[in-house]
Amino acid sequence: MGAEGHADGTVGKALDVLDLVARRGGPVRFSDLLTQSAYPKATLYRLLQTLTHQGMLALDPDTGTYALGVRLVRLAHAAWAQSSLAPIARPHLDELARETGETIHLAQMDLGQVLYVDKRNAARPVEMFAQAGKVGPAYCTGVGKAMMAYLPPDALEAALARQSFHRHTPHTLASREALLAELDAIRARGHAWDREEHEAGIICCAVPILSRSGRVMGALSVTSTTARTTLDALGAQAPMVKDIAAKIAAEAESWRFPEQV
Amino acid sequence: MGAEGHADGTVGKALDVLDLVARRGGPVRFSDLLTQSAYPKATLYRLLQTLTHQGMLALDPDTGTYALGVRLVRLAHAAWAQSSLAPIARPHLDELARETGETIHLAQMDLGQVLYVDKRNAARPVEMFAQAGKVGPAYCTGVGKAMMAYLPPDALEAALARQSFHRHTPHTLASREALLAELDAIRARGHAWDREEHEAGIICCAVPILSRSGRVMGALSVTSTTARTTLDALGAQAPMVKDIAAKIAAEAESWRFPEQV
DNA sequence: CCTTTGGTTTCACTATTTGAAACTTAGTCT
DNA sequence: AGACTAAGTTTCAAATAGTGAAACCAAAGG
Repeated sequence: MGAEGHADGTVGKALDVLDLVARRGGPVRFSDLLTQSAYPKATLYRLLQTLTHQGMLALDPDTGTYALGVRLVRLAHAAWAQSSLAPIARPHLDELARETGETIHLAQMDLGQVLYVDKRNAARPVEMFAQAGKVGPAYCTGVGKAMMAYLPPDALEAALARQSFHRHTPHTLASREALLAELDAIRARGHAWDREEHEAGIICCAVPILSRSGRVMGALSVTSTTARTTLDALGAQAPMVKDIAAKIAAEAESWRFPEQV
Repeated sequence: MGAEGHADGTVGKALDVLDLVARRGGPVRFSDLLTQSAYPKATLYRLLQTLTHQGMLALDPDTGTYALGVRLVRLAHAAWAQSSLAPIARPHLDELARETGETIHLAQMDLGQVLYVDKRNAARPVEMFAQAGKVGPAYCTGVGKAMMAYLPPDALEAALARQSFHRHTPHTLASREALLAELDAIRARGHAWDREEHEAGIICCAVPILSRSGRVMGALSVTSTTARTTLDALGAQAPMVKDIAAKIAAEAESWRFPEQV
């Protein structure tokens, strides 16, 4: 069993393999994948063949290695443009970065993990897709907690089940109970803190991006360092962050039906 | 069967459905997909459920519509970073755009179609992923012909079989024979023209990006308008374009093995 | 209250997937 | 050379997972 868990059907397995190739960050040989995949040789082989035949992977005939295929690149683009908040949020992130001068993160929930879909870096100015796309833990990041706080019960349960609760720093909330209490506090307060829970010296203030019906669409955060500022100072910007989150939510919702009958 | 053709196994069908959602460019209702998919109700339903469960699609509970999921966004990052030439080519495209002042396209072959993976626009300066990702026909674009000219026989055959040969303009090469003759000419010349074959008034000069072993990795083109320049003037830049294509190829090949035993 | 439309579930039938094992190549060592 | 070894590919009967017509449910409309 890979770290993944429940792979329903052949499709699930195939997608597992895709992920496996993606995670490697470069061309992989068959035997390499074999050691990591828990699938028997023949099965893995057939899955790779199918994915390659479908254009989701590409087999480099010179080196005998697999890499992500062009069809995936195409789908990927569509996903980025349609599904993520990034294209809508872009100008707002720019504004927020300008106003605060701090690092801005835009994240979405991905099966219990946090997926950063866009970012503005305080130091290096305009960086985009290449910098985004990273994933991180949910239980010890501002955006992760902000989103979890507003998840419906079943989704929250699913997310909780996938948290590893590793104590990154002395401040990490490393238990289910501590986290649940924190989520209550976040709902009461309206925004989430990261009090050096993931990395020492790094603090942030995060707000969820909610649809009109209350569904969690993503989260937005302003990150800084203890060397440069304090929680209170960051908190003073919370209203502005919340305001921008609301704008993003509104635009995302109105954009959801470009043309319909 | 569906318009797609050979869908091998369940995985193929699931990917078909993914494409279907992607092609719509926005949230789709179940019944919408049903009319387009050729799969029976129950089958489609199950495929959608699997894909949703896997995070490749997302079902918006408010509207009952499907959209591309976050997992795909995550894969997007990996695909963009690893598989496409884009990250390697970026600085070179910038340079080429600066030198020529024209629109630059970087494309790869995707099952008989051309996938634009990056672009520099003459008018609006820096645009990235959001602008790239489009697909287009191969038989009537400079990059498409440049790549086809260097495809091995079987791949060329497969690509040809997928061309629609629609006569977009009076100059379009709208037959297999005309195209094959053109491909010979391209090999002799070393670069491809687009003589207003796709859109009236649009011309371009394209070169293939070839690996050391001669495999087609992609193509690079400089596009302009008849109003602004002539084929001859564009042709004068061919050596520079070819030079940059060679640089990209070289870097792509040396970057193929970041760390290996 | 009856009908339609859009979505979900059932279930017997079948086709696909499975994976241990056998088989190829293509090196490597003696 | 011949004898190992490692990496990749193929086979085939057994088992599983996928299929889809049809029944079902729920909400909207008349």
